Amino acid sequence: MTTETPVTLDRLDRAIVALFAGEPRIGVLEASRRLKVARGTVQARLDRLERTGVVTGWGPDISPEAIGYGVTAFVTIQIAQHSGREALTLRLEDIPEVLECWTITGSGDLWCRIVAHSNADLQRVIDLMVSEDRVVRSSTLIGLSEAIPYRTGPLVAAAAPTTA
Amino acid sequence: MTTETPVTLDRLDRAIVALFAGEPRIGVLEASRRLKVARGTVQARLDRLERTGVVTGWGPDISPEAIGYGVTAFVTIQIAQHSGREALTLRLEDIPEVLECWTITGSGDLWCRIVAHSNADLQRVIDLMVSEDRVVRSSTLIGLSEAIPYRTGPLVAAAAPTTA
DNA sequence: GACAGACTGGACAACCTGATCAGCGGGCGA
DNA sequence: TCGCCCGCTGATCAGGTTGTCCAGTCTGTC
Repeated sequence: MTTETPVTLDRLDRAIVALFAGEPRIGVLEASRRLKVARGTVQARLDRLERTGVVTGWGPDISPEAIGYGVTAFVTIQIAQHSGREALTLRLEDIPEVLECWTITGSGDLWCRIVAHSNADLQRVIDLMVSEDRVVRSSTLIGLSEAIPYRTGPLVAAAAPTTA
Repeated sequence: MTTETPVTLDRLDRAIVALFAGEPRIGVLEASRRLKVARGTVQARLDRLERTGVVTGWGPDISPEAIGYGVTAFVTIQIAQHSGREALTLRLEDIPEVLECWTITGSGDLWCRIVAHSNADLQRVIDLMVSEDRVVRSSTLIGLSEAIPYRTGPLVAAAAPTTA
């Protein structure tokens, strides 16, 4: 089930990722000093990490909550058999409050993460999403608290397949 | 249901966020040129965005898939009433494959996003998670394809509460 | 009408980046 | 075992960028 050819990260790669994850504004030079390697090495590693798709971006992380979207919910949508999931996805893309969407196991099901200003506003967003014939059923779970905020640090640290 | 006091982003804030989201390595000076404002302005805005928690980080975005975790799954865990959800969360934190965890509506339920090397490996991860008395039941949905990758761009663009 | 806050445009020194180089060493195949 | 390839080192260079000031101007508010 694994896709592509996985990249193997060595100790230095992981240290670089961890370092930049902790202090993103650090800069290549300072990183090389901390890690006690040549600046060119850090640069080369970062280039490789981006080229191989391990690092997909350096964009600012936005907190929806901070800009007024304090409610997070998870919506599972069941679609009428074989009806255009594509089309529905395109519609969902047009809804800004839909932050993420996966197709999942089950007959034509979609899973989405959405945000809203309030519980009342959540209703509006959900209505937007499911107001279509192809949507057979939908169920919503409201996120109460983020027990473990999204992270990849531990995963990277653990990604030591063969050697150290 | 909204929390804290939401920050209002004006046109310039949104332009800055959008610009850096698209080209993170751009730098403050270049951004100020593109946006036709003084460099100090961009700097001040970015400072404010970070101070107010709108921008929570600039860390490298890691692709779990690229480092061999090609399977994503969503696990809902039901806990025995009132038994230590805290304790379970602490345990989940120790599992690197658990990328994210929320408490959700429902009697003591947790929702987690996890990754694994393969479907077989997924079983291992789930076993790690649910091997505890307090876990009454768990259900797993496997993510097949990322129809809409996580995004906040449209949300930021839409966050124009009052004025433009 | 005065004030606080924000933006501008400019200046400065210090620093960092991207690019390049020769030299060195380990790992690998011949 | 030898030789090659590749990656790391430490260094240089010019150019650009950052952090940090400043005075002047503008706008909305009390």
